[in-house]
Amino acid sequence: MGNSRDDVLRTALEILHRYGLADLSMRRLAAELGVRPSALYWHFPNKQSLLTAMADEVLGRVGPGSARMRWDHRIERVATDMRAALLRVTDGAELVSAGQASGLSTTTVGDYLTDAARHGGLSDRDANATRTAVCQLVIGLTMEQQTRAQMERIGAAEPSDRDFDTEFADGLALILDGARHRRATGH
Amino acid sequence: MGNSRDDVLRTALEILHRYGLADLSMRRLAAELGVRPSALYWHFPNKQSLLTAMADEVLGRVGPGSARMRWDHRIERVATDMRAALLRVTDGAELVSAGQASGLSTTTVGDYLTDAARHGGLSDRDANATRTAVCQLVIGLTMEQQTRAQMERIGAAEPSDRDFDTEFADGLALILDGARHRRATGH
DNA sequence: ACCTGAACACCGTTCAAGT
DNA sequence: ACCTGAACACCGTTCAAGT
Repeated sequence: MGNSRDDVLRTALEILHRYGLADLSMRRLAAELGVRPSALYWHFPNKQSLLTAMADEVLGRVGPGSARMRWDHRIERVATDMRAALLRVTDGAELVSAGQASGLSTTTVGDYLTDAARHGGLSDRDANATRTAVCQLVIGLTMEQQTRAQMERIGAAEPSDRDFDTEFADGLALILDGARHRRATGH
Repeated sequence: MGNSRDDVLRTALEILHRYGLADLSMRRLAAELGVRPSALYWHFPNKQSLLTAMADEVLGRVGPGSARMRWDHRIERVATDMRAALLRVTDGAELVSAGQASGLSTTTVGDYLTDAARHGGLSDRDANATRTAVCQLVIGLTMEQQTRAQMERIGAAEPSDRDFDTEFADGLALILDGARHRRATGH
């Protein structure tokens, strides 16, 4: 009985969650599946495409938010959900960051943000700026948090006293203030 | 005649600029210096510390901006200089992102942003939120731009029509609107 | 102060061939 | 449809020993 593409993907996510991104090698993944490394290349053309599929899986459960909410609350909700999704998996932010940078990820969650801003009355340009600022904040700050956590676990850094949840909330509130101001002034 | 720590650092930056981060291996760096890989470990305890030193070098030329400028113009200036510094070297943003995430980088440029915001009358908390939002935008968006450029160079992606300079300017303007609003309302 | 030699324990990827 | 076998061209790091 052979493995399906989905078996590979699921096992990869398990390794990621248990041991982190640095320990997710094609060779180790193959071993976990009871198969030779070369077998993986029947399911995915290369490691990058596997990582992209994993990133899409991690962000896949983030919803668009309710259209009945106020537009700014909706952005807040999507951003918070996105952050929670990244935090749910070890090194989730780094994974998504790599996928985003490579441009291969289908980042529907970014579109949710743009849509919410546009429904709030922002121009296309302002809506896009909001999306960009929010996405970079979520991914970048969460990546810092998870990398820090990983280093503390190894003992390569002493525990810091930073409160990432508050830093995130403050940064998001600042951006939303900017977005509301843009809406008020027309453009 | 032996190599100094500075020779190693300078050669590493040359390789980075000419071939990108993926091609910067300890073995290749050693070859370029005419030395065995193990020799590098006399100068740096490991690769990560070399990368951190490189990141500090890349951001080292970014100044604090003039204290005589308006606070928001000053933030704009520092952020723009930072972006320019990252763009000056191949994969500069990814390098700095890794250093920042690891927490080993001495990121004085972040302090310039916080200081400027505080001088503008923002609370410590708002000043910090401004710094966070700006830093994540600069690093994240520039990383996207450079990764995309690298992939187009290899032929792994067709040229996109995105205008990163405009995206950056718009995102920064939005954040600064938020910061100015915070100042006006007191907190 | 700076480097060699030799080793250890790994990587991603290709491709003909097998079932 | 899915996998093996074997190979290619690499990695970072350690450590005793050399000059």
